[in-house]
Amino acid sequence: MVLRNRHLYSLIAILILLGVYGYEYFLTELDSAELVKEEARVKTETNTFFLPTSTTGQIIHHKGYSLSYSEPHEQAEWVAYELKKSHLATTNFKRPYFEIDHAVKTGAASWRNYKNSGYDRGHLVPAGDKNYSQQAHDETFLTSNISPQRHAFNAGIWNALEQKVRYWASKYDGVFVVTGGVLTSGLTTIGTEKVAVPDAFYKVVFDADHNKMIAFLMPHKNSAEPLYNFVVSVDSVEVITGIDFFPELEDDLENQLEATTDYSGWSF
DNA sequence: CTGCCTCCC
DNA sequence: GGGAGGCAG
Repeated sequence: MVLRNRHLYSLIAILILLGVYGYEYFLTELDSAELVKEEARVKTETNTFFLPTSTTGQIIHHKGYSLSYSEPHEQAEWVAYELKKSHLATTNFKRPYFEIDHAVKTGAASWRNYKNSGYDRGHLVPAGDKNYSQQAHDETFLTSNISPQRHAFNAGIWNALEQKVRYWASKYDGVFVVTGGVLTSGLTTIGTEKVAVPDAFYKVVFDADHNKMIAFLMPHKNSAEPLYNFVVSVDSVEVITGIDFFPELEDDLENQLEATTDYSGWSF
């Protein structure tokens, strides 16, 4: 009788242990799934999805975009952000003043470098892409987000390209965008801090939902040519900038997307 | 020198 | 999408 009870108690103990461990295992599985989601959420919020590599080692994350700052050129070598369809808005926020980006540890350029220089303070992340909130809009007026641009270029073909990207964001339900000037050595500079004036600007657009990519390389002058005349392969932009775009993509896919100059999948 | 305002294309 | 001049602190 005593022996039988012992067996019974052992059995109960084993069942309890199984139950406890099983429940903990369940919780652990739940935790790891939640953790993945949490990481994805944080990455999305800090724009660490699909960031290019930095040749300068100074990547800065703002709420609405990230950038890699080049101290020698006193501007970003790239800015990167996701332009969601839900971001598109026609709100007209009051235009703020340009502010020095204090997140840049080496000191971002002052906007006064541009004063009387003959060049526009050209947005890299367009304010027009951030009209969904006052904060996101104002954040584009940091000096880490501007580059000296000829007014005719900025207001001309470059503006046309920015509008085309917004059209694509709407048509294809969101795109990832990377933009910058081609920062080489020996460029003309403006202001006391010697902000470099790029000879060309590039823009890379990735439609992750439909797996297609397109890149533009534009000489720093206005043009009446159609936008698709400036399409180049992403690979060629990587060669002249030293930047690796979308390194997180699976290699075969990345190689395929970045080698092409075929823009037939993009509606102009 | 920097921040801000007003008027301008 | 931007610029210039001017004024106060």
